[in-house]
Amino acid sequence: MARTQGSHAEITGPRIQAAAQRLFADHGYAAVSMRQIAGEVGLQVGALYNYTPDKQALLVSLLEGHMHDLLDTWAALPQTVEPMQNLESFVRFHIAFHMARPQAVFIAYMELRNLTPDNFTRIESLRRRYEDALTTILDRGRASGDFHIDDAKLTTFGIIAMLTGVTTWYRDGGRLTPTEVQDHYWNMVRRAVTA
Amino acid sequence: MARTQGSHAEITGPRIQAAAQRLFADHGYAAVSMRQIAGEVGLQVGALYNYTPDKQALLVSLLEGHMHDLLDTWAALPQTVEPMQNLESFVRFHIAFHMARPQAVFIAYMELRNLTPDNFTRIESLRRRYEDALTTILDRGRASGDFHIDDAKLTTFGIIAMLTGVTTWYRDGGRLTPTEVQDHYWNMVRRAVTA
DNA sequence: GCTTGATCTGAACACTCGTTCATATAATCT
DNA sequence: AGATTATATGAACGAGTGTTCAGATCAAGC
Repeated sequence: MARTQGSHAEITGPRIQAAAQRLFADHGYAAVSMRQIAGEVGLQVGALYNYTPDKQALLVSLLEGHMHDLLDTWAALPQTVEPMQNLESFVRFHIAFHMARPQAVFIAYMELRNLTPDNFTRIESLRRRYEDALTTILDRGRASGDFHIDDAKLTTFGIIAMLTGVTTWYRDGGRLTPTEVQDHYWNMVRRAVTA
Repeated sequence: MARTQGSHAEITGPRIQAAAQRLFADHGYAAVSMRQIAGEVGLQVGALYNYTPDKQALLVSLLEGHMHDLLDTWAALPQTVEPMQNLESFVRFHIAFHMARPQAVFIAYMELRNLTPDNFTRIESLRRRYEDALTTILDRGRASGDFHIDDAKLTTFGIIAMLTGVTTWYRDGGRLTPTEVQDHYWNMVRRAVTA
């Protein structure tokens, strides 16, 4: 048998992913070479192909990991049926999750066009599933009379775009604490969906 | 003297810009080659360098043109001192302007990282000038008591992110007319800034 | 009709790209 | 100790990169 302990594959693999994530976020998928990624990890190019069949798979794995992380983390949170509370927890979760992973978020929103069509479809369906979670909350709140909204789908797009925008300006140690940011955005969202 | 009429430079120049804009928007700056751009226009690569010193200048020219277009078009609109009306016209303008130029908008938000530091600084200052226009409206409305907002800067980011997001889903001939889209977004923004 | 000069071609330059593979290294098992 | 095999090297492949430039093309001015 081959060695199962002492092998550095379990260390090298994640290190490659981390290096790819950082470089893709900073310079863009197309602008980053496999040699740059290898150099970052301290390997020669060829060694990367023990961990990924090609460059595209490296990107897909990052995107898919991020989207599943997003969906699973949200699904694991305790859910309320009370629409206003449910929306508030979605807003606070979305901001907190995105603030904590600026690189993954950046890649997930920027590099979709570098995916092959079938990979694009798979990632896109994961994103739609997440959007549907919010739309469902909005629909329930409208049905219960808690929310006054014209169009649940358009409101979903509006809210998510607004919240995700936090990653374009938020920096750790800035003027506002994460909780303060959540408070302000929740104020805006709450008022936007109530008359 | 050389010919000043009959020259196709005035035609070729804009055609190169248009081809670059379309290709950059579709595949990203780094993924597009000068040969692709030339091919789109029906030229050989070398001819491009009669119109741009290098690839980077092509991108900068697109970004700078877009930002000046944005600032100038807004400045040319009749302005009101009445905060609510002023904000409404900003919202409607922003949506209409961005819906009409999805490619330019996409590039302006995606390709900043492909700029050299000094080019980035120049483009970024133009963007800040635009954001300041909205912040000023919000500040005036807060001073007059028309708006109830926690933080004018954060509200600016929130509104602009929400409105710009329209380009990610809006398609000509879709379910909603441009005016309906404006109406819905204005409803959300209006409520978000009033108690 | 000849010169001028803007415009374009086609080839070349020096690199970099993603990917492959024979070979080397070293840790684990028998 | 020797065999096994996961992991890594280093060189090579063909193709594509941005940019340059001598020379061709051709419309306008004299």
